[in-house]
Amino acid sequence: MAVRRTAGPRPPAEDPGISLGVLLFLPYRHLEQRIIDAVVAAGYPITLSQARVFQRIDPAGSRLTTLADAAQVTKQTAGFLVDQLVAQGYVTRVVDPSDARARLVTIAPRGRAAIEVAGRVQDQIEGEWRRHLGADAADELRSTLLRLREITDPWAGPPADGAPVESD
Amino acid sequence: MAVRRTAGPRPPAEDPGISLGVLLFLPYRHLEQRIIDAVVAAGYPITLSQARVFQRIDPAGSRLTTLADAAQVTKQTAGFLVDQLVAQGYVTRVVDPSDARARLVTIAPRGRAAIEVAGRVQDQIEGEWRRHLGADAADELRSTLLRLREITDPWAGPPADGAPVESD
DNA sequence: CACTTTAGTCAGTCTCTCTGACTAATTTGA
DNA sequence: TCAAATTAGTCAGAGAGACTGACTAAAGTG
Repeated sequence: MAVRRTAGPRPPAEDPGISLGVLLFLPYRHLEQRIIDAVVAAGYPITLSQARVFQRIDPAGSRLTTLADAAQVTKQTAGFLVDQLVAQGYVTRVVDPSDARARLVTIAPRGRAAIEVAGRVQDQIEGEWRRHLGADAADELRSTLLRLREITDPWAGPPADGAPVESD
Repeated sequence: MAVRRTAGPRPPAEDPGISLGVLLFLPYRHLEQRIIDAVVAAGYPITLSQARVFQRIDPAGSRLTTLADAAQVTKQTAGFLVDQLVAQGYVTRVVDPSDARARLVTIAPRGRAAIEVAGRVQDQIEGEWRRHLGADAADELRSTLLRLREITDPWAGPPADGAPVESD
């Protein structure tokens, strides 16, 4: 966990002692919370845990185990959350034509509608950030974070699982 | 929640469709997990939830309500976690001399020892990041995140506008 | 001194997450 | 070829953590 070493009341914004961990976490939480709030307000109730799995679903469909790895939860937990997403109509499970043991979690129309709302809010927030930081700094932030991902994210991206077929 | 819009198989590392939210979250989680792992391995067992409250404790002591606000949990949850930190010897509760209703959660010697370990691991990880990104990009990342904090952290900025301060 | 606010606790519930054990399909290799 | 090992996913049970609501006690307010 990120560590704070300065004493006394809240340090000013330019405090060099604030940890990178907290600095990464603050905008993340801000973005996440605003998007969830907007999606829920638009009539698509979803919890943080559900959303953290949902956002990892590849548009072409993802296997449960893949989702579990990406979201860093057990497959049981991922299954529990996907069950809820299915019950709420955001996703469907289809058999994987290439492997009868597996099924692909795919995004349903209602899920796509929720993503639409989330995307608009996300664009708006990123626009606010860009206006605050300036276009150059915003571009640099993204490219630096992409490079940071190379050494902090063991998971390289969703595999292509093949053409989905309806199952339940 | 952050949204991903690109379809198809494994996107390349420079995939422009990966959201800033995820890009912020990945290194954060990496840092947090490695620090926790190291602290636990050093003989200071602590959970993620406990650590998220613990790291918000001001060296001069913090009230439960302040901690709850900072960690964005209810005061009941904060109290539950502080009870555990007390039981494990990381913190103590002392009466607040200025208000008999309140008590200050203060860091005990064992808590300071755990912070010591966390600080060393944090420095090491930030060093790895700096070597990977280069010193210029690493400096720029920190300064950009500090500026981003101005508009994403309700507790950042001038302490004049009612920013919460310990022991008010 | 009543009234309101603030700090914190108690009780109960629900969500999330885990471990362990299991079924079924696929892959491996002797 | 087919038994063994691996992989995808489910079922069952338990624990941690987070919430709401109701409460006590101390402080501030007019």
